Amino acid sequence: MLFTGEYEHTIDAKHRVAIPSEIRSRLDPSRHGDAFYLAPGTDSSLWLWPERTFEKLASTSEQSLLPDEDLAEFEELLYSQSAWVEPDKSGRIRIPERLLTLAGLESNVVILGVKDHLELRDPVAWSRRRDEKLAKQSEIVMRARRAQDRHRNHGGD
Amino acid sequence: MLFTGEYEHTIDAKHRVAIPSEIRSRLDPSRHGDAFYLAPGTDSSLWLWPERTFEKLASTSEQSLLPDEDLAEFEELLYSQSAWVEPDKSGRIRIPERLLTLAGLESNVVILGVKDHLELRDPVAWSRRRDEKLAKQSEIVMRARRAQDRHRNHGGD
DNA sequence: GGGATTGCGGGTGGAAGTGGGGGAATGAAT
DNA sequence: ATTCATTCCCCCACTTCCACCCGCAATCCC
Repeated sequence: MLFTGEYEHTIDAKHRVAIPSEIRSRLDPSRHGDAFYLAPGTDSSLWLWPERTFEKLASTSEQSLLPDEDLAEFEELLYSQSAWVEPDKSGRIRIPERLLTLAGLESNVVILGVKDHLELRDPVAWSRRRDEKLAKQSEIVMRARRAQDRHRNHGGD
Repeated sequence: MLFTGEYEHTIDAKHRVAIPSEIRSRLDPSRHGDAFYLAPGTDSSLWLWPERTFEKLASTSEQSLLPDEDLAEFEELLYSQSAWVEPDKSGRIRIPERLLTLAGLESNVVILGVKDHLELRDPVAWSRRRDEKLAKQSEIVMRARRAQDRHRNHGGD
């Protein structure tokens, strides 16, 4: 399952958002799970992960009764601020108030498909951000190429 | 089972706290056990582990009649101060008085999901701590990345 | 144009959190 | 052994909150 696209939706008074039906219909519960994890992202965004995908990513760091201090600090923040959300019968999830505040979301939201997850953002902020990104497109591509090279060299050691 | 989220609950006069029903409903007794271990954490917190998880982690540190002195000291403290707690029929656990004192808990508590365990903290202290962490977010992320690299390099030797 | 699908709003029954009474069990004292 | 005290857990009641359910409107697609 590869997420793409932009979808404009509404957050109602009960803090509910519909997950685009196009995406819902393409998700396979047996592979991705029935629910999602909603995690704080960078630059006032929320990341919405299919349950199984997020759990898989989480399981790559080891567990211990005496965890590494820096990792523990990060994990306390990340996981405590994330939320497990299960769609209701009409395909909507409820966004906890603290995450709405964190991402600066009000009654409108744009849902972006970004490869393995969805991003929730304020529509106005996003359209500005998107235009800036499009303007800097060639620079972004160049930097990404260099990053890819760095990783290749690391992995090839 | 991956723990996430923030839940505000109350400690009643009998020192009982309800475990969030969302978490209860997602726990599988045959995998995690029916009970929990409540252990003293760092920075005035209590860590609540599913029975099986705690036992498994405990068994990974090796047994010996001649243990490392520092580890032995740590373990003596950890295990002696931890408590085995079993939820009552309405999903509440009783917190021993010494642990309440240790964590500086009174009648309110925030329960945090942190990957493989839950954390109990004073709500006021936590909200301050959380805001500080959010402010330092990028720095925390950077340090966690380095920590992860350290582990990768160790494991890859 | 008309049926179907999707998104959105809102009322309501039931579940969850919380407090407290009372009985069973445990242990101490006579 | 019997009684008394104390602790603990089951059970019930109250309040709040939330997810189900329904209806409506807009859009899409034959």
